[in-house]
Amino acid sequence: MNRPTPPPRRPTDAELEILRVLWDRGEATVREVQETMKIRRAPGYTTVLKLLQIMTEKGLVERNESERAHVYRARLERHETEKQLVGDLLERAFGGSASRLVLQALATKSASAEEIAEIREFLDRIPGDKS
Amino acid sequence: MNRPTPPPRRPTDAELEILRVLWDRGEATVREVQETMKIRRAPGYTTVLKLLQIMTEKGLVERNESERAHVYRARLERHETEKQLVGDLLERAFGGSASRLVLQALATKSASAEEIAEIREFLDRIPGDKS
DNA sequence: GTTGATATACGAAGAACTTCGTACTAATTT
DNA sequence: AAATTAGTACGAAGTTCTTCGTATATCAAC
Repeated sequence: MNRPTPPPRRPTDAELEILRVLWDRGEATVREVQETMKIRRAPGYTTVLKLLQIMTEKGLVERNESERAHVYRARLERHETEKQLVGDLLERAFGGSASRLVLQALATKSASAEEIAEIREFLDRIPGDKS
Repeated sequence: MNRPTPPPRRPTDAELEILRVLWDRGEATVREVQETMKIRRAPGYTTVLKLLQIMTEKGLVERNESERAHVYRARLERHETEKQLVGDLLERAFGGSASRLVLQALATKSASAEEIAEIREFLDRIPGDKS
């Protein structure tokens, strides 16, 4: 009674949590990941292990098994995944309008002066958009 | 063996799909929603009905039952939900840095000249950030 | 070498999502 | 009024996510 589910376009919440640790540290063992996760209710050791195993199957991370404690790394750069997530939200909620997303983001949380300057710079560098 | 799940911070994919229809139309019956959903594989009528029933329970939508075909409306404005979604992504993936999200969004999909002008205006209107 | 600590592997359970079938009810048509 | 049409309600199935317990292997230390 069910349709097949298409492959997910984005990492899940728990996966993203782990990826952030890996991006910060470069690489890490299960224990290091688990101890670094500082979300309110950090999951137990075997939970993190299981997640990393699944993420390995999915190709989200890769692991070095040469040591007894396997060492994990993110397969995609932080930048790549962020792009994926933003693109996904852009389509799902904003109908592809980047500016609406941007304005919403700026309204949601105020940026610092430096950040604003950075954004201005970026806008200036956008190739003279036609029409 | 399971921890209780905290209340979700955002509508699900299917729910968002439906909300977008409701925002566009203002209000709609199940059939209208179902026929308007133009995603690749639009779900069947009873699926949309079920989702709308669940969304009613969750408080995402409200319905007018005075007619035989109930009429649904979104409880939150599009703007509010977008804010929620952006805020969620901001925290989950960007550690609260709005500028990084903004730059990523701009890099993901180029904005038109008008949109860029709009963003500049917004930046100008941000209260003189100190320091 | 037995014990204790620490690692991976695996299975399973509960929740949430999405899907749709079936049952039932109300209106409309013939 | 019987039959067709169009609606809601409800239950259940299949999938994914997240969680953790238990089993098992490995290394170190006594």
